[in-house]
Amino acid sequence: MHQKKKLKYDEKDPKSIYEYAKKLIGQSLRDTTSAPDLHKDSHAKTVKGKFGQYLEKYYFEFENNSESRPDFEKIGLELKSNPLKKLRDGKIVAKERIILNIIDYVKIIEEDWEGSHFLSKNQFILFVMYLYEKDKNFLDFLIKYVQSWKIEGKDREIIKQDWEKIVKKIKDGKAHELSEGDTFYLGACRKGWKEGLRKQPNSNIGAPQRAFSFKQKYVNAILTRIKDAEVAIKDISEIEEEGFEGSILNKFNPFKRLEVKEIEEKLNIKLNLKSKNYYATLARRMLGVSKKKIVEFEKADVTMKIIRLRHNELPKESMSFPYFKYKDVAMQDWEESEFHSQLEKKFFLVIYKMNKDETKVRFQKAFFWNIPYEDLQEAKKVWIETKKRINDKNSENLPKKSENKVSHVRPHAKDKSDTDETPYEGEKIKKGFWLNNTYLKEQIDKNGY
DNA sequence: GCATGATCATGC
DNA sequence: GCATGATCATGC
Repeated sequence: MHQKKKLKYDEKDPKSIYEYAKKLIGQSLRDTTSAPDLHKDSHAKTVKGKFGQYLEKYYFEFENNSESRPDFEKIGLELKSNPLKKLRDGKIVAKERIILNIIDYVKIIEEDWEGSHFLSKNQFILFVMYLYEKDKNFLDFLIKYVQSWKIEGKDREIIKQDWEKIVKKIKDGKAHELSEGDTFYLGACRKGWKEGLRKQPNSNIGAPQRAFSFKQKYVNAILTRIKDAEVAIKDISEIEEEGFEGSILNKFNPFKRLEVKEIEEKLNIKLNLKSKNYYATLARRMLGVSKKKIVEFEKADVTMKIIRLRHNELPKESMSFPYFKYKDVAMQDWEESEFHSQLEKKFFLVIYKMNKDETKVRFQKAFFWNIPYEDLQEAKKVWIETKKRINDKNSENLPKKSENKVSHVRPHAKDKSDTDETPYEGEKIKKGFWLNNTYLKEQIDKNGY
């Protein structure tokens, strides 16, 4: 009897599968597997479908691939790889529709949507999207996106209606009349010709074989959503067990006290240290997110902020907020002000700490934070004083850090010429509200561990 | 070393 | 082209 191979991931654990799958991003099959290059001399187009097969066989090491059950059977997750292409203007789009399961005309008329074979196989998909290039060997195609996907929400309703429309046509004995134009997201596209025509129920006319597919436009819609948003929490069980806050915070545990270089190594990534968003990017990567937006934070309107502490525990910088329009402040009430609404939000603070000569930086802790009520009142004082001075034609002299323990006003502009009009004193350099670094220190000391 | 002024880098 | 988050520079 042959020995079952030990997999590099836990096939019962979605998290483990994602983590393993995500390592594909930015790499090719040649980089990530020891797949034999049997097609050295042939162009990619002659090996259609090979990418998916190789991905399953050499990366995920599937034992055997059952046609009708999801690939990661134990958790009902289907693996789908699909090609992207680059347009002349550089934009990346889906190269083609995504083919799903073949439609069994005879069996499908007995199914209902919720119990359908289609849904059981495709409602939970792990997409591996790679960049197809005409003259490249498929082993060298660059993998751009790896993301799980559920048929849910509005999409699910539309897909359900599409599915029902297709099934109704088959029930009516019109399988031979099916067309992709019948539906919106889910199409019934032709697949294969050599098989000849298939039998259909309720009619003697043979019908060409068809498969369900996500239409190209719909694949692009999926792609767009994958591009600008990614989830940190991969599985509902995490939230159930640890709570929302806990499941986010736990993601940082493995990195506590590590130096940034060590974190990069641990994550097997290489970031540009010189980039100004280096620490923010690193924080997102610790959360398992490689894109700019974090879905959970977007939905909950959580603002992530990075703070670097000096050796003496004092934040190197105060925290900036967007510049204000002098006239807005002059006219508005505190309650309707921008600064007020910004401070009402929940923050997610990621704290790094530098060594004495500031050559090394370690991740220290991360925590959710919102401003305590008393401190919001302090910020209110600063805002009201700012309003007063602008209206008193004294907008050169706005509240300094020494005037309030929580907040102050400072320039926030591109350069001296980047100005905004004051009510009475003409153009002045753009300014914004800041939270004092000394105040932040106090809050950091109180929160997290 | 700190407070404040000034500006950079990125992404939309 | 500009807003935004972040960081640098200067002067006391």
